Amino acid sequence: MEKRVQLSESVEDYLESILILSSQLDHVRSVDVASYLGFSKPSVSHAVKLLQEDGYLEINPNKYLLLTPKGRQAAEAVYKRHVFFSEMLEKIGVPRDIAQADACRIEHIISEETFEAIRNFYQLAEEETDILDKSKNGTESDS
Amino acid sequence: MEKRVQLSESVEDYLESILILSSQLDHVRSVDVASYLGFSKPSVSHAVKLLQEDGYLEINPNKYLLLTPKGRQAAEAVYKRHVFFSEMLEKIGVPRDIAQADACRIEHIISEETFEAIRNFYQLAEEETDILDKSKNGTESDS
DNA sequence: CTAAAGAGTTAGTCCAATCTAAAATTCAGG
DNA sequence: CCTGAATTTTAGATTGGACTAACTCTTTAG
Repeated sequence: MEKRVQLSESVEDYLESILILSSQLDHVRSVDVASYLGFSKPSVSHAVKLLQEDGYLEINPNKYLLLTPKGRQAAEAVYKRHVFFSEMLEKIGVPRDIAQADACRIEHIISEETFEAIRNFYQLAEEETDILDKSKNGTESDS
Repeated sequence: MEKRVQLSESVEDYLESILILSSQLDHVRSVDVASYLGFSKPSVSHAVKLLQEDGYLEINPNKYLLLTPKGRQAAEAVYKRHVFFSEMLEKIGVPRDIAQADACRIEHIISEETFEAIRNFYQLAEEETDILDKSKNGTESDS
C-alpha cells in the first residue's frame, strides 16, 4: 500500500527525473538532473541535499544519486501517472506536445482515487472501439 | 475566442471566488473573499490591488469588487472547468469531497485542448449507459 | 606536475504569495 | 457628534524554490 503523503511538485519532479534518467544512463549525477530539468546546478545541488536529508535518495562517494526505496516509490507513483495521462490524452485527440505538458502537471495534483477512477473509466470506454475514433474526430476542429 | 493567457493559480482562485460569491451575495467585498478562501484580510487586500492594476476588476467607491469583462472571462473559464470536473469525477465514482478538491486543482492546470478532449470523450462514453455503472463498481473496492 | 575543464558547493538575491501586528478608515447607533 | 465595531490598508516577516557569481574540489590531458 502506498502511503502517498503530499509531496511538493518540485520534489516529485526531481525524483521522477532521477528515475527516468537512471533508466537511460548508467549513473545519475546532479548535473544530469540539472540539464534534464533545465535548472541551474546550484538549484539542483540544494534540492538534492534536501532530498537526501528527507531520505528520498543517497549520494554515493562518486556523487551518484541513488533513490532509496522511499524515493523510488514516490518517483514511480508520479511516473505511472505521467505515462498514463500522456498516452491517454494523446489517444483521445490531444496533440502530443500538449498532452505531454498537461501530463507533467496533472501527475502532481490528482488524488489516488481520481487516478484510479479515471483509469478505470477510460479502460472501459476504450473497449467500445468507436468511442476513441469519434472522440478524435470531435476534437480535430480545434487545431 | 478566449485568449487564455496563463494566469497564476492564485489569480484564478481569486477571480473564481469573486464570481461565485457574486452569485450568492448582492455585492462582494475583500472580506468576503478572505473568509471564502480562508486567507487573511491583508493577503486579499494585496491581491485585489494587483488584480485591479492588471485590469481584472474594479473597486467601486463602496469597496465592492466588480469583475471587468477580462476578469469575468477568466473567472468563467476556470469555473466552467471546475463544474465539469467535479461533476464528472463524482459520476465516475470519486467521493464528492475528493472530486471537489481535485477539481479545484485540475481547473488551473489543463490546457484548452485537453479540457475539450476530455469533455468530448466523456460525453461519448457517458452515452454508453453501462460504462458509468461499471466504472463506479470498479472503484468501490478502493474505499 | 600542472593547467584547464567539469562537477559540486557556498553565499547571497529575487519573487510570489502567504502571514501577523498594528494603523487608518468608514459607518451605524446611542 | 462620538465611540466602537467592521473593514481596509500599511509595514514588515516568512517560506519555497528558483537564480547568479564565485569558490572549491576532482579528474584528466599534455
